[in-house]
Amino acid sequence: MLDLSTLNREQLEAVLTTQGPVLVLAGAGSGKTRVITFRLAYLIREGVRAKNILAVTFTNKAAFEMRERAKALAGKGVRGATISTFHALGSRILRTFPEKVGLQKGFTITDGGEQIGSLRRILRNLRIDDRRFDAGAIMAVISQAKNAGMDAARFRAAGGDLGAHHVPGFDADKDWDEEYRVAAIEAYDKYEAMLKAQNLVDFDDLLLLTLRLLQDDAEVRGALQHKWHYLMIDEYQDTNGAQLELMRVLAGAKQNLCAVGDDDQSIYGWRGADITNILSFETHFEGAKVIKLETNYRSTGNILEVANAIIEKNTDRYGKRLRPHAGQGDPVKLVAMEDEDAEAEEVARAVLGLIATNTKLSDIAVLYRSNVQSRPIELAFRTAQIRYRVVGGMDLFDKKEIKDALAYLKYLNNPEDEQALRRILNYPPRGIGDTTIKKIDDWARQRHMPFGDALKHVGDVPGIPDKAEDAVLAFLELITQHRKFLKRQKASTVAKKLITEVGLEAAVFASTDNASGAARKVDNVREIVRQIERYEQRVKKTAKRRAHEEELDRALDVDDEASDDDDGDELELEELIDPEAHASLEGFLSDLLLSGWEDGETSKEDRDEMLVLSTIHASKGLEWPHVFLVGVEEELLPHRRTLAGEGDVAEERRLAYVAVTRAREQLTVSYAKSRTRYGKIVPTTRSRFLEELPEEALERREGDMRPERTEEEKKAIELDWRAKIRAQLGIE
DNA sequence: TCGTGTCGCATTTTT
DNA sequence: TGCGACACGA
Repeated sequence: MLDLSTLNREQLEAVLTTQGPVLVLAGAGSGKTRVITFRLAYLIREGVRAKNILAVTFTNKAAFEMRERAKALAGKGVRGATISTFHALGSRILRTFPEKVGLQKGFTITDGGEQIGSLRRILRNLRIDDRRFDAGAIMAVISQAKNAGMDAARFRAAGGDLGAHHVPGFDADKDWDEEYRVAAIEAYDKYEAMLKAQNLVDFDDLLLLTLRLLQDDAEVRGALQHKWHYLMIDEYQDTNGAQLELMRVLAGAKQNLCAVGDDDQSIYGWRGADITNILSFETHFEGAKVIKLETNYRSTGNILEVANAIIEKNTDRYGKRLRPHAGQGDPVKLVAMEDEDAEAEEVARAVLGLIATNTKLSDIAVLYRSNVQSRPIELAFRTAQIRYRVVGGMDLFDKKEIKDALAYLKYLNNPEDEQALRRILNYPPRGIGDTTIKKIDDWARQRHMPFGDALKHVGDVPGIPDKAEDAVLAFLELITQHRKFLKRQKASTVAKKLITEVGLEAAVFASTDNASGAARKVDNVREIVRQIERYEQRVKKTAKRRAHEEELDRALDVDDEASDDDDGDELELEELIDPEAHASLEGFLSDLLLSGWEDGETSKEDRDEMLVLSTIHASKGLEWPHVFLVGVEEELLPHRRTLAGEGDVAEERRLAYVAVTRAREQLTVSYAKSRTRYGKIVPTTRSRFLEELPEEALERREGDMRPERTEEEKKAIELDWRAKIRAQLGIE
């Protein structure tokens, strides 16, 4: 039930301020989620109709949690509120009006990896040397432009200038020269044309195209402004330019917009998030009220002292100081170890100690800056037989075998999808080589014909060997046949059939020499089919539930529409609520790309007995009683690339702040005095963030009391190690 | 056309 | 060190 007396004064103010623009600056552990869900429930209790509320988050998990928790507070009244991620919202709006932005019904979403390959091809066609111009870097620029709300035309008009936006991957001063600009402008144009021709959108388009639709189409804009009277945005510090504009347009004249976030936890600047969105909230939304939540209900006093000390060195922030609600607690441990293996072993030892005092493994986490750092920890944990799971890390969609399997499904679903087609045309190898593809490609370009159509005419293309021609035709026939199957059979069945037919599993198996790795990869491929099955069940269940609810409403005579105003005018907005009437391959692909992998393998019980290893980024929003933060060294945190001038050291500081504030009771920060990097042992320097911590909150351990080593000493140590290794290997 | 070797190069990744 | 991209030979 909704009991407002359980909120503190600031929280209550945030919940009760329902009119006009509000920014809730929620420090780490200050009860942010409670405020959001209470506010949502409060609006409904005050008689606001759920369907007039829009709440956006960044992750599906956050959206799901918000819905569940609000439901617990306000009951079924929450039903009908739009609670969605930015991207899913964009996807729904675009799927409702695809033709208005030049898309066709059933467009598909491409994911990261495919785009770079296409861009490389575009660069080649533009006769831009794709060696000198890194396709990945240009892709990053295009993405940043989209994130900033610039389409290709505007990017060109701006002369390829992203303004203040930081571009990861290269040094703006050094690399972003005139030639690069010209290349990026041309590439952006062609890239857009390529997507459109294939009826594709990328993730950024889900925001950008939606924004453009709302800006250009008064009818749609009016309808949506009319539908949503109350807007809420979570993790506001992570929004980019396109998202800001999107919300600004949706807020319309009413300006009933509540943004919740923490400028000190802005750690996605490298990905296009614009911290000035939160810092300039009062400029963007006139008359905005700013409410700070500074009471921390999560961590002990000592942990907060460390956190405050780290973040206070940053300028350009609203300025908050976390106040402890709990007691002072144990001191924060600062541990120096010889190298990363010693550090890992030390963590393992400490974990065993915690287990001995009945600490649950799920109450412990090990956090680090970059994924590679998990390796030594994993080894130590395996030796110590500590069960763990690695979160974050390599995206499943980045794995080759998964991309291959998905490409088959994508091409099956969308015949225009040339990216997918090229990926699978000769994989598994079926005798269609690069030369053949090149010939068809050239032939197609002469005729301004899409590559996919040209395939059908391989017989007319000169110089194609009979064998290759037959292979192409057989491939096309196979796909056509399975497209037909799709009309009468379940997607999962057809997918399974196709994957077997082309021998994908066998190819995956054969391409890996390590047996367990091969098994894992094959299992990844099978998992795709399982995911489709799961999706089909989910859709069935939802349909059933919805039918049940409708029946219930009819029986109770709750007529939602009777007293209704003319929502939506002439525009059909119903689809916005649920675009998926039945399970389809299209629905699955869209779902999968927007919501990610559903992990059915590890059960909840299993998770309870596993310790989490995570990057700091992936740990945001989570908390554990015991946290180990490892590798707090210069060049790791802050990261080397940042120090090289590509990023923002302030963001690294925020990262350290996020890491520290994940801990509830005990925090152990450690660093190694030397570390193997790219196969070489190098001496390290402990992080600058450790230099100004309040001594009274700390407990130092091991040889870290000694003064920092001089350069000479470091050199001597390195020489010594080299000698040792040479001796070990028995070389001169 | 496909398999093997060598070279070069290494963040973070909500969607 | 360890993986992926590319070049070359069978």
